[in-house]
Amino acid sequence: MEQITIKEVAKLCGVGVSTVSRAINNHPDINPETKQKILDTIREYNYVPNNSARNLKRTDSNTIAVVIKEISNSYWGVMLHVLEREVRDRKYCLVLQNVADDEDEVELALQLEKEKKVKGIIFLGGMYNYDESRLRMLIVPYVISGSGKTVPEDTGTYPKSALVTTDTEIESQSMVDYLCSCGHKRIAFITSGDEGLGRCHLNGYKRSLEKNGLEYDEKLIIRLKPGKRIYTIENGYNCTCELLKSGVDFSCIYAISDTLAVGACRAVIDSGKRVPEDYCVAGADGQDIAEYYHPSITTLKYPRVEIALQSVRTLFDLINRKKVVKRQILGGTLIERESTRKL
Amino acid sequence: MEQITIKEVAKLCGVGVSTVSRAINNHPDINPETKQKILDTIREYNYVPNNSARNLKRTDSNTIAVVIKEISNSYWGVMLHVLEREVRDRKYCLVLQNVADDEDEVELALQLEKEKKVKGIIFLGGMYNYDESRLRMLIVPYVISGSGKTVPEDTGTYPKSALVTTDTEIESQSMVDYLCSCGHKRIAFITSGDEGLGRCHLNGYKRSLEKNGLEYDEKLIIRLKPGKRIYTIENGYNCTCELLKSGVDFSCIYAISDTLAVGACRAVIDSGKRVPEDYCVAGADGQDIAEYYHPSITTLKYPRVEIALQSVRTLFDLINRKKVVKRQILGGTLIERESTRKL
DNA sequence: TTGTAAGCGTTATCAT
DNA sequence: ATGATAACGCTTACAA
Repeated sequence: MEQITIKEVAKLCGVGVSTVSRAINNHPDINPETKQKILDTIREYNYVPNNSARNLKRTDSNTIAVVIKEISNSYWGVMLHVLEREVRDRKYCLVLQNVADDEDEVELALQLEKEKKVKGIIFLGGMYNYDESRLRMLIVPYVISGSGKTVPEDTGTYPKSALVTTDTEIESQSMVDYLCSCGHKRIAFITSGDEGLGRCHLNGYKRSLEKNGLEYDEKLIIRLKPGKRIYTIENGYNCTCELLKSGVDFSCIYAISDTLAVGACRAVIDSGKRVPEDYCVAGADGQDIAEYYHPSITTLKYPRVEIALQSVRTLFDLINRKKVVKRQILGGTLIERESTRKL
Repeated sequence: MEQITIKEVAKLCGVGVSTVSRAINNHPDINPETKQKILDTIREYNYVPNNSARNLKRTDSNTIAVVIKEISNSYWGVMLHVLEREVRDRKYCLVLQNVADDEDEVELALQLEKEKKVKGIIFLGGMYNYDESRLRMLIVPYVISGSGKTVPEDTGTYPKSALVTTDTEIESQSMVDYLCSCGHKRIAFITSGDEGLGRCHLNGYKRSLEKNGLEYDEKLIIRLKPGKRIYTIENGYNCTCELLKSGVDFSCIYAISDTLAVGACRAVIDSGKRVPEDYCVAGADGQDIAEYYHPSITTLKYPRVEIALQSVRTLFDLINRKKVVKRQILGGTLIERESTRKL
């Protein structure tokens, strides 16, 4: 079974290749009968146009790329779903590009641009320590979504990029503020040890302590080793177990993701203590599980669907050379649930 | 900032295009100095080869495609992670193709084959009601992984496809057997309303009831509407709430995914009842949350990592024309946890 | 309405 | 070791 080409279809139908091309691409100037015959033949012989050849020739490809830092993270679930739907509604294709922990998202994006002639790119996750000079080499418009702190300024006539995200530092600060307001003086903090997201969260944590006149104690900070799959329940569980065993004094645990918080809750429960009576637990990011866990978990609900929606809209605005808001910072919502209480 | 081509690089360096090509592709027959100079120029001008042109010319592309039914499902998380790593270790690239609920995975695979010249395909999810004649049109080897019931027989000299999965029907049957052995006579069943996976689970459920001499009652069956995002906690929660309100008599709920089971647990808890004292709950698929939920949830642990690993291995065996086991059915493990008890 | 032919940016086969 | 040049499969002027 060999790959059949447009030439052979043309021969089969006794027409020229351009006629076949016209049939495929719904050009108007073609005899309906000829077109039908060609389409039938295509179906019969299972001809599929070679997209490499198409892309080589075409200037546009109607493809949007989503570049995701660690796609296996359950956090992206809904967002992916929304992006997929929105892009399809606009009759575009979506290609997903995973970025492993040790890969550079900008380099991958640069590749994609050439390779797939994508019309636009959405970055999901990462984008904290990117090389701006490399990023500027991107010709197509892009949106940094649900992560990152900033985008490069525009230099050309049209805006080329935008940021749609939450402000991690401020959000985390507000959570710690809340926990302080509950009367906690010693808040254990489970964060990522990297210099990107983890650093932002930590800054928020520190700022809040300072504001609330509390002392910062390095012993309360648990830094998850950067490496693959940080945001797992298991990780939250294990480090909380160690924390509990260590004998360090604290009354509350704040984890920067809900999955980590779930692990923390279970670790507390398994140690024979109760949440929130013995230890309070708070998470962040607002995944479903925080709402349905028992006890339900106090969290910062990030507007993930909104971010996804707005990212797509903004990207298409960029593509269509409309004016856009360069930096959209969407606020999260602190949701008090059963896992925390006033002391 | 225009896209620079190989021709311009050649001109810039005062060499022919083939020399540049040799430099890029690490061909041996090139003067190291020339090569260095070319590489420097490439770096300076940020030249990225056009992959469409490359793929057009090349016969191989070193790309593996993973075609996933509903990528937003958290179930795929680890598997995606493993696949990504394994494929990278073998110096191949991975492209992810989402299949929406209303799309046909085989058609998309056919497209991918042409478009990206992929060397092999792994199907994740779906593949229950595929059109075998279309599937046979795939030229590259493929593995149906973690889903599906069967693969087409081989016709050529070399095997072209394989199946690596669990037997849903048998697994579900064993879970219901277990629940019966606990003394449950009326087991509510939350399943997917589709004719694929949902049907397999239901068959297992029915078979078990029959075997255990219990009556099948349609009122106990909750069929989730096919449509997007079936396996959400929220879905499990909502339908359990309705079930509880309906007044139908039952002592146990079995849901075909752990996320659904989590929702069921919370619904029971919110109704003022306890798990497992008032209602037992069992899930299936073995996601982390089942282990860490409170109460932890009895489930069927599918060997997801094993399936992913074995799928990659098998795919590369197919690619390298080695003999493979056509149908690898890996068994799940029933894990008794806190959410069920003997009556 | 249709066919012919010139690219698109590569790689590979020849010569040199 | 290097440079022309012919594909690769398609789209699109341009001609007919």
